[in-house]
Amino acid sequence: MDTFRNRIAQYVDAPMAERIVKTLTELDTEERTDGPGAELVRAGTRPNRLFVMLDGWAVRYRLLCDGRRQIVNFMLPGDLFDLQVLGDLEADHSVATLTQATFLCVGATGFLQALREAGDLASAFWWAAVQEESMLREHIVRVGQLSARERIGHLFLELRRRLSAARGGAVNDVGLPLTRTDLADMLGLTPVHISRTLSAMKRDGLIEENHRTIAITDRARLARLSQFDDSYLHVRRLVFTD
Amino acid sequence: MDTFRNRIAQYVDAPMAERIVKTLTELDTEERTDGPGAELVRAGTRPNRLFVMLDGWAVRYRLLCDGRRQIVNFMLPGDLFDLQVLGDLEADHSVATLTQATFLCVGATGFLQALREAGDLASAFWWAAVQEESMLREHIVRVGQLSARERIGHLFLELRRRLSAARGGAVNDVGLPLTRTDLADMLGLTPVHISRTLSAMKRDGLIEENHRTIAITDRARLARLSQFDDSYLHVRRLVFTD
DNA sequence: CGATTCATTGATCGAGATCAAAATTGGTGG
DNA sequence: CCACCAATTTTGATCTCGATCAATGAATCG
Repeated sequence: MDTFRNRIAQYVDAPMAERIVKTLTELDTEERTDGPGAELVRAGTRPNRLFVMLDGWAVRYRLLCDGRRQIVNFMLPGDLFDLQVLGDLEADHSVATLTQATFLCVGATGFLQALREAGDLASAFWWAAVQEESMLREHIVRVGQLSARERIGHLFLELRRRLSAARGGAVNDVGLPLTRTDLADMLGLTPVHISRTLSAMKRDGLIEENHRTIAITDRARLARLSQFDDSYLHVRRLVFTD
Repeated sequence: MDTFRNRIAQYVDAPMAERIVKTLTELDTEERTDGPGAELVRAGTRPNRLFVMLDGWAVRYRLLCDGRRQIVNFMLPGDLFDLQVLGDLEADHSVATLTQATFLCVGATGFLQALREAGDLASAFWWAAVQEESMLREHIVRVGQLSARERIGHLFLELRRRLSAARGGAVNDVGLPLTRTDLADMLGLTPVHISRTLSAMKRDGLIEENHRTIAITDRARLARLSQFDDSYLHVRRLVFTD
């Protein structure tokens, strides 16, 4: 639960974070741990619950009928996801774990009830949705305009920042439980090209890699080179005027 | 205001739609008409109001420092946008009109007040946010996986459906107030390639074009060919259990 | 009508895709 | 500790879709 607490502590104060965590755990929740490859949400169904990622990674992806796969985003520890479920709509994408993962399943009806009773909670969840939207827009820019090298650098920098937020302190090493194919499906490239571009980036001293962990050698340079704007994820506190 | 009423009538019943429209107009709103190229939201500022597009087109876009532009999405008549403003955050993208456009500006504080007083309104606005997110995800798939021809077809089909929703009835002709460059910046391609691909699509009898209006000749074929899933925008009614 | 913006067409180039083979890695069990 | 296996990664050769550069041809609008 620490990852989630760290996450929301970015935008609400500590007592509020505590209250949110408390409200959430007192609801009709179930903590589950699944192995890698477990499908949490299947496209076309109505999952009627939302998830809090506590540990491990998951992906939201879309499969095309000819087998192409686009990963839409990663779910990292601390992420709250499928707030869309509040509309009781069919999922248009699937979500599956990438690693062994521990997460909280929260029933939608109970969650809605809690929202209605504690209106100030709503602002925090609204914020989560806004932040996710922001990441989606950034991903569109990434895939629409950036070169292979820019895309990879840009993604690594985003992951670094998000993992720092979950951990509650800056990290510089990004442990990536991803195959080249996963990266490729995220970035709209092929695994072969991911491999080649990563090699070139290592050769140029931008990153290092060992045991599936990426170390960002020179963050400022990588950011400049990747068109990464370090401020785009809003980590300011919410000011819901009351 | 009809376009907006038609839009939300997709997911709430008529009296509710009427109430939402009434609440909105009674707020601290201003109806404005701007020429093409007017900047409604500037990246980096805090706009502290939201907009209802009544007529005309606008784009949300991001400029990179070397001049590249990625259009993130189009705002069509009936669209409510910048709900993110409720968090009082800096905009990470700009919004500008593409044509002459009429829109409603709603002050954020008044809107928040209304939300708090009429809780059932919230569900409708939540729905709008969910729908926008859904379109963003679909755009990621489009730009990440589809070929030039697929991207164009896919976008046209989405625009057709959205324009139909605003009009309150199916249309088959999509009036596009877009230059090749706009399309290119939306789809991550170059204007030259847009032009060539459009020509090929006309040659193949997929679309026709005259006076900036696209007619979709064979919708089923275009949908199949573009990997367009006609059901992805959730037009079901909200079932917020109360 | 000019003038300016936008679209088309042609020629060439290049980033990334594809296909295929070889090299690494990471278990698993003896 | 080593041998074996499957999955993943790397490397090489070649191809292609879309980019780039540049010129020509419509539109649109004072």
